[in-house]
Amino acid sequence: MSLKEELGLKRGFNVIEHEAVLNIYFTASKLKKRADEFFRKFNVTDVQFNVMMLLHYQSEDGGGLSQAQLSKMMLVNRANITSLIDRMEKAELVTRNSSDDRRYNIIKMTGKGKKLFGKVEPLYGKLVVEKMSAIKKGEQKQLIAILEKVRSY
Amino acid sequence: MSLKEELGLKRGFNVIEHEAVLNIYFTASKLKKRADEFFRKFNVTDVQFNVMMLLHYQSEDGGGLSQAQLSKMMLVNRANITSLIDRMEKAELVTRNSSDDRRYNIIKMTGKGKKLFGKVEPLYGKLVVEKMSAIKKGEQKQLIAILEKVRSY
DNA sequence: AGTTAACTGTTAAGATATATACTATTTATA
DNA sequence: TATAAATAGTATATATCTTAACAGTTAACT
Repeated sequence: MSLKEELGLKRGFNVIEHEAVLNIYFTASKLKKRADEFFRKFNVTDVQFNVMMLLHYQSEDGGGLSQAQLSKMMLVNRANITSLIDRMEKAELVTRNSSDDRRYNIIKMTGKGKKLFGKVEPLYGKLVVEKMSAIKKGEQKQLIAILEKVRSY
Repeated sequence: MSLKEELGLKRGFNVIEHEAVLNIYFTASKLKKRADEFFRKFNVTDVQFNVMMLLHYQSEDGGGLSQAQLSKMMLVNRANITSLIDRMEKAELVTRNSSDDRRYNIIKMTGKGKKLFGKVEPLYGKLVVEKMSAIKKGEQKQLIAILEKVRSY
């Protein structure tokens, strides 16, 4: 089903450029919603899981990341990280630790966080692979290349 | 610049499927932010402008749309439309009107809303065209086709 | 007619996002 | 060294989004 049919749109947006932008928006929106549904079964949100993923894969020797680093990696405003980490601290998924540079906090996963991540991550990986099996490997590469151009233009 | 470089990611997400999903997310996120920046110059948010766009292009003879219709077209929960329309009513961009079926509200643009839309829409169109000129028409068609598959899978 | 089911909009609680302004700290520079 | 600039995190106000529960209206069905 085309995007227009799906949304019940009857006319307008008939310029191809608009359609491309709309497609990016709505596809991302749907993927995000499906991912969030998945994560909520484990009592985390998609954004919170994103933090855990970054702490797992992106911190040097598991040494943690600062809020500013998380902010950059997630394309999210610094201010938003504060409350996000507040909630994750409350849920005992991460801790704030002081560093040499006293402007920084170092965010690390707790044991509980690591355990949850270890359980959920492989399942999520399967979900992504399944979802993307809708298109061939070649198309995936094309998609990545095209979006890269759009994004960095 | 590749997505990984841009975000300062050092490893992980190295499976192509993950990259494709990440690319969709982040491209959409960037486009959304850029659009929102643009609209805020005119004291509307991107979501509010989306409502106006639908009221302009999608309502029968300018007869307005119900909140449920807007909800479906925007892939947004009904509950969210309530507060969205509240704010737009307050800003005098739209009005709620009663209908024969007393379950429905009919949302219409005010004169002020129409005037603003007439001013902003062509400028936004230019922005989209410019943004999408990063890729060729053929690539735009490919993009649309590929995302359509991913979305409806 | 009367009951049930479906639909619309609202409300409430909570999460995520923005911008702006502020404090504290560190770095750069005159 | 002293001042200015940059950086990190927080506080606040506002917007958007989710789910769940609820009330009123309409449609379907016995």
